Amino acid sequence: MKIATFNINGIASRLPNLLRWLDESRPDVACLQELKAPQEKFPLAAIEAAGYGAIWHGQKSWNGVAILARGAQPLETRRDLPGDAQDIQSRYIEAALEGATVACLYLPNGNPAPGPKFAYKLAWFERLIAHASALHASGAPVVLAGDFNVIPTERDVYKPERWVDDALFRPETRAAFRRLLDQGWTDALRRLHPDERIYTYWDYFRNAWQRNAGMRIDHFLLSASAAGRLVAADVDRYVRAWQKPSDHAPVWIELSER
DNA sequence: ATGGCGACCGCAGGTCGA
Repeated sequence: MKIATFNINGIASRLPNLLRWLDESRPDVACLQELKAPQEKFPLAAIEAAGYGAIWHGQKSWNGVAILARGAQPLETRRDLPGDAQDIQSRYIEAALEGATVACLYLPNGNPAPGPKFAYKLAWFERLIAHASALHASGAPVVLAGDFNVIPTERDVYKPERWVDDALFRPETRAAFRRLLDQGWTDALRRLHPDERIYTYWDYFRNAWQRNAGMRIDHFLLSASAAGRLVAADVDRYVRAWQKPSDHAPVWIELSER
């Protein structure tokens, strides 16, 4: 089972690229973030014509997440992260697929830090850690996929000294990610590529793509029973070089059949 | 250190992302 995650930065303006990527990369499951579209503007007909069933949680202007499944309809198990009934931002959706739980998440950016946006990021992170603990405790295969807005270590960014005060790299952010991992999750890309320079995001500015001035912020975290099935993982970097690209590239993993 | 680009809404330019 090939599972992908892709922050598309606007499904309306990215639809041609999304459809081309689905056709070329052919993931069985695709987690999308930053739809930037209200619920009723999701292009379901085009997604279905491409052979995918979908669930999604839209929001006007910002955020928005979706889970696509090739030749199947994802069974939605959640469309919000528990723990704050006042939180109306569409940043989480979860589905059951072929015996596994797939969570598609878009963790808040948190800049500028410190400030209320950074506080929201850390609070959201705590809710994720609490829910992830419950998911992991079930023992079933679980995949946490998405844009975590976390640079986990110094080798995950082109120039770490420039990012030390940024919400994606601050000590509090890295510590929260470490606490999440310490529940027993496996960082899939790092497990298979421990020493490689891997980036999933390149700024639109300053010729970041041409200079390979990127960062690794889109992640797959696997529960123990899912990690045991991990056979491949990579970044579809070629998508970042297309016309009208997202600033993120798709990331994917392959899990062996049970 | 700043501003750069791209997308949003909606019709100008403010806001957001990372």
